[in-house]
Amino acid sequence: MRVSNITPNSFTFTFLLRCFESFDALQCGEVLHSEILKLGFGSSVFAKNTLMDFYAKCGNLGLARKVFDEMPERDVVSWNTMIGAYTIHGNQEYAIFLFEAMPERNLVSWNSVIAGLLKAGNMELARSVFKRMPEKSDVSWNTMISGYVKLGDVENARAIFDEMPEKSIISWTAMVSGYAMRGDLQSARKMFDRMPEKNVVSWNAMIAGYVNNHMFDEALSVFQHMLIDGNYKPNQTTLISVLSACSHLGSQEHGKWVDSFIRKNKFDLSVPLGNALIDTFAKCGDMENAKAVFLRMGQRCIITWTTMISGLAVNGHCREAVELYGQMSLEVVEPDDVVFIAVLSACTHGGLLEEGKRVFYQMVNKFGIKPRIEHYGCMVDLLGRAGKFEEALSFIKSMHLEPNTVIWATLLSACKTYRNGELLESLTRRILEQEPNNPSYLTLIMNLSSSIGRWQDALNFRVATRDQGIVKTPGCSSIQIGNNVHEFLAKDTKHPQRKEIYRVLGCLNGHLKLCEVE
DNA sequence: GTAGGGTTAG
Repeated sequence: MRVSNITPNSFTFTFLLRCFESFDALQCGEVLHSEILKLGFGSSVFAKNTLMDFYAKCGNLGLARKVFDEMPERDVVSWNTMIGAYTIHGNQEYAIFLFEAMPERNLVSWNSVIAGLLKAGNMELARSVFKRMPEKSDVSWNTMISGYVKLGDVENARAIFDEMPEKSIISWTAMVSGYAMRGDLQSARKMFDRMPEKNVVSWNAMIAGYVNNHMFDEALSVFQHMLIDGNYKPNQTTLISVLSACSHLGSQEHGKWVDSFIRKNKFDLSVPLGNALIDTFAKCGDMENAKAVFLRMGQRCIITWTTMISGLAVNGHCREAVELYGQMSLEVVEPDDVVFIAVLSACTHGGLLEEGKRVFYQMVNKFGIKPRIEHYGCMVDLLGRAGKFEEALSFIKSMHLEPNTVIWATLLSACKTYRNGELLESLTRRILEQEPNNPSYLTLIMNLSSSIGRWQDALNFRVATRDQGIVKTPGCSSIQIGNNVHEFLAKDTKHPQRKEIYRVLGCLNGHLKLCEVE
């Protein structure tokens, strides 16, 4: 461990602990701990505080508490660190207990305990502790504001904000995201525009606010204003939000722009940033650039693999997606339930029945992941599309979850290809029992009935749904060409170039029919 | 050079 003759001191260790913290390297921490004890640095309160914080941030409250209990003497930071640890892990009772037991308190102690109370949803007590404070700092006020905001109580947040004598950037930003969280983008924008000064985080809050409320054009426009202003430098968070907007808009141009921005400004391609970039390119159908980013990334996490696998799947590279899963198994990445949804849906889209069965088996038996209804859905889809109705039905019987309507509707869709009228009837009955008024299912049943020649059934359904006033929310797709985003609905008649579009669609359909025959 | 407040990807 030691490579030089210089003896490490307590600062060396605390610094190392800080470094390990970012990697969640609990084991390294334990090695360091024993080293600290051996060398006799354990007596320093400073070193112990850092160690305690390290254990807490690694999620091991027990070890943190052990260090705290065994300390021969403690300062106020030791107490605050332990209170903070309990707060982060939602262990509010212990936090309060320590707070009451402290020999002396400073502002941080009060603020931590208030933050914890708000996190636990205990507004009454938080407010009364806040009132009891001998003196307040801006952090105390901001803790109250952000606490209320996180609970979705913007009115009380605003009341504290208005009462606050000297508001800081943080107070304003908290209010911006508070209004945004509630979907009130007008008030959020008003706050944002009225801010006496801004920083990157405030811009980020505004951009993320628009993105979270699906106002992607507005998000990009705020980002543009930020660049035009020239006083602020976007950071990783900014770019991740902007990329999220790009991916929802399918805006390849913006995605490429962010990619080159990252290169030009020598941004570190961090895991979350790389993930967002991959997602954007994949949603734009640009798998070449997605792959390039994937390969450029120095580190990857499970989200990276999931994004890449599902990107390949939705763009039709289903085999490649399954192969990538194989590659993932070779690395030290622990798969989770979400990545298996991506892999299984790749199998479904590609009709890869055997691979799908194998992957499902591995998920359950090798990785011990309990299937969710989505996993079951993929398997039913896979079996149904392969025409294995018997197997699908017995698979559904073997599920440890109650089959929902989605499962039945998935199987139902498969009846179209195989013209299985009998199954269609029994599935229809089941679905209508469970969800008689869901317009999506009614439309599905109607279309299926007519597609296999049961015109009378289809007609009956249409009349029944119309009489009941059931209207299906139309699905909408969009594409960006140049700077314009074009939106399309089913049977759309509004687009200026509709004639050409329908002509091309007709052509495509013809080609597809030919493929089917072959 | 240890503790508390605003922004982030499947």
